[in-house]
Amino acid sequence: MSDLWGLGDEGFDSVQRPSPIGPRGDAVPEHLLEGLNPPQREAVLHRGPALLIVAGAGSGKTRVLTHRIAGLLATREAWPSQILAITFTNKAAAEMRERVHSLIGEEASGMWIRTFHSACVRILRREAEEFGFKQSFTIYDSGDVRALIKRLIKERGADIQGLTPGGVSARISKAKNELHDVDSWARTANLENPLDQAFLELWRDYDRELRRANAFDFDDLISQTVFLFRAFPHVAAQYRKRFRHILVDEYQDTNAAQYALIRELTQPVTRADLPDLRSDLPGASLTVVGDSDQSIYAFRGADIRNITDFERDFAGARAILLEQNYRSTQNILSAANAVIGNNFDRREKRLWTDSGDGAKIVGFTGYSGHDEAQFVADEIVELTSGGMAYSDIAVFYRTNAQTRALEEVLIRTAIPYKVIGGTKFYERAEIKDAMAYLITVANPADPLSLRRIMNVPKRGIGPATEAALQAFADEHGITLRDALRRVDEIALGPKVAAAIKDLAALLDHWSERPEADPGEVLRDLLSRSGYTDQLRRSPDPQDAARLENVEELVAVTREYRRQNPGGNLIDFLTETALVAAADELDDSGGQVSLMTLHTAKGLEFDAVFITGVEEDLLPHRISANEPGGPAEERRLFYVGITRARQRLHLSLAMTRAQFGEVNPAVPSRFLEEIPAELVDWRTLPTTMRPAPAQRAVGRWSDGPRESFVTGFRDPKPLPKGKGTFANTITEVRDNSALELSPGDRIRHKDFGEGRVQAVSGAGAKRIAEVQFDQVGRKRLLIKIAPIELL
DNA sequence: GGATTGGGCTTGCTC
DNA sequence: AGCCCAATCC
Repeated sequence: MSDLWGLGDEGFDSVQRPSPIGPRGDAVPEHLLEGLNPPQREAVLHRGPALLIVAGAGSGKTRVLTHRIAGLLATREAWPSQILAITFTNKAAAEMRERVHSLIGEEASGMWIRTFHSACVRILRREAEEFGFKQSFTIYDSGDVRALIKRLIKERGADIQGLTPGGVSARISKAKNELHDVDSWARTANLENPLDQAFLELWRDYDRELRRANAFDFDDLISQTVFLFRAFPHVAAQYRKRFRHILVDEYQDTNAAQYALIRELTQPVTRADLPDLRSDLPGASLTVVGDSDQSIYAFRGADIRNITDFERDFAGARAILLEQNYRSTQNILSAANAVIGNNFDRREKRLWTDSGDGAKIVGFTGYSGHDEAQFVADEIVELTSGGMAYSDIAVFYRTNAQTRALEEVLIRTAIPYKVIGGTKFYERAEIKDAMAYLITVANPADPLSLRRIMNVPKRGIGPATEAALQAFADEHGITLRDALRRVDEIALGPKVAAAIKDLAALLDHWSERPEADPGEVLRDLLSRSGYTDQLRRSPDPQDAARLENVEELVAVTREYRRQNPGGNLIDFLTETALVAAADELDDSGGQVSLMTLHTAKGLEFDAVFITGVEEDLLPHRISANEPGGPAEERRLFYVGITRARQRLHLSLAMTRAQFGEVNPAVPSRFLEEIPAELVDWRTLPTTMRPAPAQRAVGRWSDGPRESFVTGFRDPKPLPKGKGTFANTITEVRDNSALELSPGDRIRHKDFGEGRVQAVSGAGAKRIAEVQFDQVGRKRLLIKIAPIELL
């Protein structure tokens, strides 16, 4: 992805070239149509103002998209520079670029194949000066945003009103995704409400601080681009004129701001806006690809109506349905179809394949999250000893917290793995420190990163000194960074003043050299600031690891420069700000991939494990109270299932550790939706029904499926359904009354006989530690363990 | 000014 | 169980 970022103007001049659109040139070459099924072929060939490709999972949409682009170029209907393709991740962008390249060679360079965010950054940098930003703006990540809002809340004393950084930032983000700005939001808000009033003021503060810091947050990147286009029609017109073919992948996950951006870009170009135009131009041709069954980003503002209403929205739109799946076995697809069929408000679509049933889905129920993880590890050993590569295997989970047990067991089993996303490299404190040095250099207006490093390593610049500097800056209307430079004018101790002067000189030295090699800048900053020395001298073994991480970052910057000759500091910072979790995937890694179900979208693996298929986890507890929540959770499960090519494993546990507590877990309702004959249960899920006291709370209200986890402790059998194991439910167990003490002999349904070593915990959470004669030591939650006293 | 400690909160997903 | 923050102590 060497040329994805930066300010290079490569290809932009070609806007001035005459458009090759007109009477169609040559026919699309046959090699671009080879091996395509009829709807795929049509999706490649169709020409018109708007095209919707409804692409079921694994139906070859990337192939269709790349061939469509290649076709446009090969027939000379478009120059590369007239193509804008929006993908969901940088990795997908790089892949698409490569594939188009391999189809038609050199002619492919000059296209914009980018994510929404990266395309918008590029536009904003180019036009920054036009609307009052400096080109060197930096991007605040969610951590930065929280830190800033936290400070603002404190300053206003708004915390007493119950406003939290997380809450406020989520609300601002949501509003920006809906394309509101402070003023438009204010007009719709009820300002009688003091909470809304306080929020509004915070938002105003926040935007002002961002602007002062010459920074944007993630959501700004999209919405500000839209505002820019609306405020400056002649700027918008340039891009409209340039991009004649716009293609958007994962369209089901676009939000209002992204939709508006697409709308803006596909408007006709008029001579009123661009006087040197010979005649008005129609809007760009728009192709969107998506699958409403895979819409899983509502929490980020994704609006499923963008895709469901597409044909009504864009005049002359044509829709093409791709249902043949080239990825998975029929068993996996049947399970996926059955599950998603339970979402009622969808356009019917059934995936099929002609490649055979394949292996049955494997199901497993562990006694604990650890036990479940052990199953995953055992199966991976089994699969790899059968010749499968580690890199063809993935383990999915709903929440990042589930990685702990998995990692522990994988390490013990010596299985190489990589956690994709989660606690990211760039979130480590020492990496953030190092990055803050770089940001301070690149964007001197930003006080946030300066504050972070001002006293790291220790220079004796404490809160009091910082406050004095800030006061001086406010008094003179200058930035904090400028105040550093004028430290002589502030009454401070000679030692502190000298330290500040040194720091200011170091930062200024590199700020004056914006085109320097980022790796060199970083290395010098870390060494001359004393940062590396401090870590090196520390007796703390953790600091040795931190030092390694920082050195790793230096290596990353060096590698960046190697891949992007001439790439400057701003380019590097932009790239790192916009990396997505899925970008971390490295096929050559030879490692099992661990990731959330969300991160898994768009990927595929020979063998897939979906873990924690339990109520309250999948579907997640919080989704129960959200409109459309349970349906979205089902789509998430569907996305997970359809990632698998050959083997699918579904696992759950009977107890789940959470917040350091162990709680009983209930099998997910989604399991019941899979036809029983598709699943080979190694260990059947048992239905543990909640105690009467819990019955009324937290029950799901998603259609008629309540029976499965009903709160009634009714001794009658559960209503029989087509359920997977409704008719094979083992005994309803409740050992609450069972009293165990060390020395007791017990018998366990699966582990055989053993002796109780210790009992801990109280009430429903009592745990017995048992030495079993055959299988060794186990911890059991007494309430639900299948045991009897001998 | 800086280190240590204890309490409260968290874990829902992400560009 | 871990992280963050405030209070407390040096």
